[in-house]
Amino acid sequence: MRVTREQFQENRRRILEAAGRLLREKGFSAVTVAEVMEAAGLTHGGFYGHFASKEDLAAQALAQALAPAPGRPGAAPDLAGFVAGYLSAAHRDRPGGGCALAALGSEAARQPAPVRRAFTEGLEARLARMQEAVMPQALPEGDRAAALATMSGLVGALVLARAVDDPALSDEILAAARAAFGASDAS
Amino acid sequence: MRVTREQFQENRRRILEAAGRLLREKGFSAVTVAEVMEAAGLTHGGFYGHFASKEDLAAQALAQALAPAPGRPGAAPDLAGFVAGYLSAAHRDRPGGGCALAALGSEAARQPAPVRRAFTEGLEARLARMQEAVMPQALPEGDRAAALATMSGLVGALVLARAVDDPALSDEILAAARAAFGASDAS
DNA sequence: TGTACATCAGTGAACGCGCGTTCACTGATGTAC
DNA sequence: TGTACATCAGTGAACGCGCGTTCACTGATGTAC
Repeated sequence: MRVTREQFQENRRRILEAAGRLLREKGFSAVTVAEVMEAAGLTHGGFYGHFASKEDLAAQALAQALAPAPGRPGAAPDLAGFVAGYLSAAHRDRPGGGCALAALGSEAARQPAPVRRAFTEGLEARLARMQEAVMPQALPEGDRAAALATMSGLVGALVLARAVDDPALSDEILAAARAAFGASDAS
Repeated sequence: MRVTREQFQENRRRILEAAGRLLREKGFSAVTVAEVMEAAGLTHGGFYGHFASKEDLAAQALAQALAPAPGRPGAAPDLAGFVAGYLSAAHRDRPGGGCALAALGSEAARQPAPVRRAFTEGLEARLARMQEAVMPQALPEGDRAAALATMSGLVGALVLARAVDDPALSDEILAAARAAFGASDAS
């Protein structure tokens, strides 16, 4: 059942989108090729017409998940707004559409080279956006270091808030991080 | 080949120790029962005489890995020393003996209940130690929030420094986090 | 203390199952004329 | 524009392999006398 070239591209897009969501929800090793294909509305056999391997898919899906959203080009909010959204209960509870750095961070270190490459480029891209949107007036070097430290704090807080099984403690972690990283560095 | 009761306990201890190291090095899903048993000097068949399941082993090994080292009871260093050690290249490059929160953080959120319980209790224990050793004079509430935020920053920085495939960027992350979390909150 | 027997920790083969990957086939698409 | 054929995206069965778990067996330990 051959499909249109546009349909082929659309199918590929859907596979990448499903993989990006499932990877963030379940992690690299728990996601199966068949599961991704089913979520994209296809059967598993056709997978290798789109990607060379599961590893290839993971690298490309991660790169796409970490790329800046094409909808709102340079319209990043201020630091306080960004941090509030990042450290919100909604973000914590919906990892599938959230930050891939936090969802896959500790697993990414053990992934094959292409995946780590995508992770690194994604981090750099996010960092650049954070710098320009959040602290446009400060010195370049201090700026970048501050952005790195803040991003570390955000990622760590989200990782811990998700891992913990006590809801009160989870909320407490988010609140403490909001207070520490939300309004202290800027203004 | 029955063994002494002491040997049995010693074998169990070795299994837990090997599991704790391998879990931090390879993650929950990549570690196999046979691999843990081999690292402990045994064969895989005897595993279920010690633990109910792989999940049971993971929970107990994580609990042990996060428990305070019995060697030095209350002798925690100051904040600067602790942060310097935590955010060192040596810690980054030897995850097997390092902090399990950073090594397993994003994977822990998807683990079964006993594992998440162990993670949570381990975090609370580390938090208590950090508070008493590092900021003994401050107010209790602000203390705990500050400790939570600092721990988030440390965990996040270590996660990112390990995941990234660019050594210079990795060092840069550690340095930025040392500067931000090392001496600013205390003193 | 010595002996006979029951216990049981460890061994290694085997079982099921799931997953990544392959492959022969199908039938709609795209193209040459 | 219409027709014949080549292409090739998707299907679903099948293959290998690895892993968690089970089990019959072994032989040293522990215990009852």
